[in-house]
Amino acid sequence: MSLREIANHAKVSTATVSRVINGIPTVNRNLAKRVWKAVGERGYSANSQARCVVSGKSRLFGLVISDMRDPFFPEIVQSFEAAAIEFGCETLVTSTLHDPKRMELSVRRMVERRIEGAAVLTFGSEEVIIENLRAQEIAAVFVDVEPRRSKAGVVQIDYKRGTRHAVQHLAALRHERIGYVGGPAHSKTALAKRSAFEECMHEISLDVSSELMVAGDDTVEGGMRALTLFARLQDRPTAIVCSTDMAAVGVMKRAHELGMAVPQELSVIGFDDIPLAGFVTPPLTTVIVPKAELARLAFRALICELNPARDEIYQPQKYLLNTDLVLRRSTALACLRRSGLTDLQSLVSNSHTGETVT
Amino acid sequence: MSLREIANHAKVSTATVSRVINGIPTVNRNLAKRVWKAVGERGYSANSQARCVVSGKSRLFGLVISDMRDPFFPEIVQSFEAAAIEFGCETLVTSTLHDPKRMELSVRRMVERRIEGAAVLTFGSEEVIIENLRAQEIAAVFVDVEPRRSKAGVVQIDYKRGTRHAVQHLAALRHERIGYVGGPAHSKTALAKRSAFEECMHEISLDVSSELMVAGDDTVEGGMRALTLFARLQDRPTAIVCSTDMAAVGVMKRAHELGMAVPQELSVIGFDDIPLAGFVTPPLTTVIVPKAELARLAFRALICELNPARDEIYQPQKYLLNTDLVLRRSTALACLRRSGLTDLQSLVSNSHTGETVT
DNA sequence: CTGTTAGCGCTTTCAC
DNA sequence: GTGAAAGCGCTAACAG
Repeated sequence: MSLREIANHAKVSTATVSRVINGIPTVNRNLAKRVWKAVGERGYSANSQARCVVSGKSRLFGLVISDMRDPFFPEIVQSFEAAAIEFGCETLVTSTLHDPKRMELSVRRMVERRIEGAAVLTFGSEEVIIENLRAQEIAAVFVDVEPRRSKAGVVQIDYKRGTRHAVQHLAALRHERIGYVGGPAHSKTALAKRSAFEECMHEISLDVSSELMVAGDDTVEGGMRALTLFARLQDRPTAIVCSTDMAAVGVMKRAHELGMAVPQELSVIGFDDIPLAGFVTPPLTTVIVPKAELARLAFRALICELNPARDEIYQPQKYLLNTDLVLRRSTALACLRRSGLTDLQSLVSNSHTGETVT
Repeated sequence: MSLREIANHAKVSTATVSRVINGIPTVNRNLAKRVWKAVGERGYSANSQARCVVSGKSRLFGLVISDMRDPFFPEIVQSFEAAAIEFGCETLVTSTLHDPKRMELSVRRMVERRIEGAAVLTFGSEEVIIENLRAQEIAAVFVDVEPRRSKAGVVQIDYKRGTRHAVQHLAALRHERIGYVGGPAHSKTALAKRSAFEECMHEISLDVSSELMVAGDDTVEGGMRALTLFARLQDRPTAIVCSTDMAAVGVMKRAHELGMAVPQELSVIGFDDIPLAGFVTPPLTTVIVPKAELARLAFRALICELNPARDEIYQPQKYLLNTDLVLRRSTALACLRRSGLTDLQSLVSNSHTGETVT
């Protein structure tokens, strides 16, 4: 099942078979027909490994994520793969699990397979990856982090915009004491989201007292712990913005355990819009990160890094990904306890209908 | 950055470099040291593509799933990749999305990359995959389906065992009218699960009237539709077994909308134990399918197909994967409305504590 | 133990 | 337009 075999059976040279297979138009119609016939009969399929050796292009791309099991990623992986397929490329996915050893191994494996470039979506703990990728001078696209080097684009997510919608939505519902559950302190992504929140609060002159800012870890358990903290406060928040949906789910779960009704007594907003967000009770109002678009953008950016526009001094490309709020049922009018009204006020029904604003 | 370059710098032949890189022990210590030094200085990394061409082994495996976004798969993908890494192999993942066109393309792509074998986990709609894989005589391991051909192992999931636990658990809670929400009618997996349910019911002489058997589609929406049907019944079931957690989530969601309390008025059991199952309200009692083990098993089975024991006539290997029930909070004592007791009885609290039986 | 050499399956000049 | 031949980076005989 090699080129040679097909050549023999079609009574042509290997060069001709190669040309036919690759659709080079300067081949005699008859010869081409004979070749295709032989290919069909023998069930021949080109060996891309061999092709890669001679062409020097592997048509292979790496996709580095932190954890497949994080519901944020599956759609991204799917869409990245789809984008790659469109370009006739294959994807090598790997999870770092935040483990430096694994990261190093991942990069080494990808380098040995001669990937042409890699997209890195680890959301905080990518130092080792960046280091190794740079050492090998592999084209890369990072999400969120901005590594100053050549052949490295960056896709940034517009945390500000979505967060602003979230904060203003809460303000419109008369919330003033708004708590924030952030991600791990060391993560740049978490920092960026938190800054966005603070700025959006300042924009409309709302307080961000430090007792209302807690650092979580983007897990359900972290969200639960965060709400436990808030619940102990003298003056509790009436609404909570979370840096991830997982944290928001945890917040809601703990609220349920403590008998705090969401959204009547506590409004909750998440971030990411993972599928789970639509299934919890009540369905979670959250900030959409367009994951399919993110993946497509990352792949295209990679392609662009690889084929830089001629006649221009290289400059790492930068992309900004839009975000938006989707209204579901986890937010409602503030219960206004602080204004001296009784808890009965908390029965005020949700003011909106759960339509999607996208 | 080729072997030759390293050879020049270390003043040895390419053969020696190759031997050193591959850890062949019959090499002079000094030469080896020189080679490793050059390798380190130049940052050399072997080109596996070239290796594959000469060795004929790609160390690449395919993993065919139906949809990355189905929460059943991420852990499997992760664990399969981990198993492959242990063997120094790489994984090419692809989603069929139940689309024959995509399946054919997937197989073709994998064949061109010269995968050594593939694991197929599409749970019903694998005909095209099987056909294409067989045509190329690629070693394969299937989950659930049993394609009679050589070089094809099969991993079966013990649906019976987990389902029996589920049914008997419900029976112990005095449930007698138990509904079943199955998967798509055309799916072999769905059929196997359904048969398991029916047999388990018969084992303990419980009725499976046809009005209590509905075919869903393993989605939340399907589960919702199923409960709508059940709710219309004169004599409603007091408990429902679902063929997947997603369906169970839908059942619970619709129950919530209809004001039926789970578990007080309706007990629900799922299947798969996807992460979501632990996060819904109430947490879902479900049948565990050990996904990490499934992935490891599938990979090892693949390896075994590739290195068949000598001196034995080939026989496709068959593996059985255990299942078990995990008790959470979606089941409770039957409300016994049929016995003439009032609805107040439905407030009887859940009889167990949510411990995990694994 | 080491180097020379052939060749894996393919693409790509370069003559014809 | 087509084929002969060189060569991609590597491994594996084989000779020494």
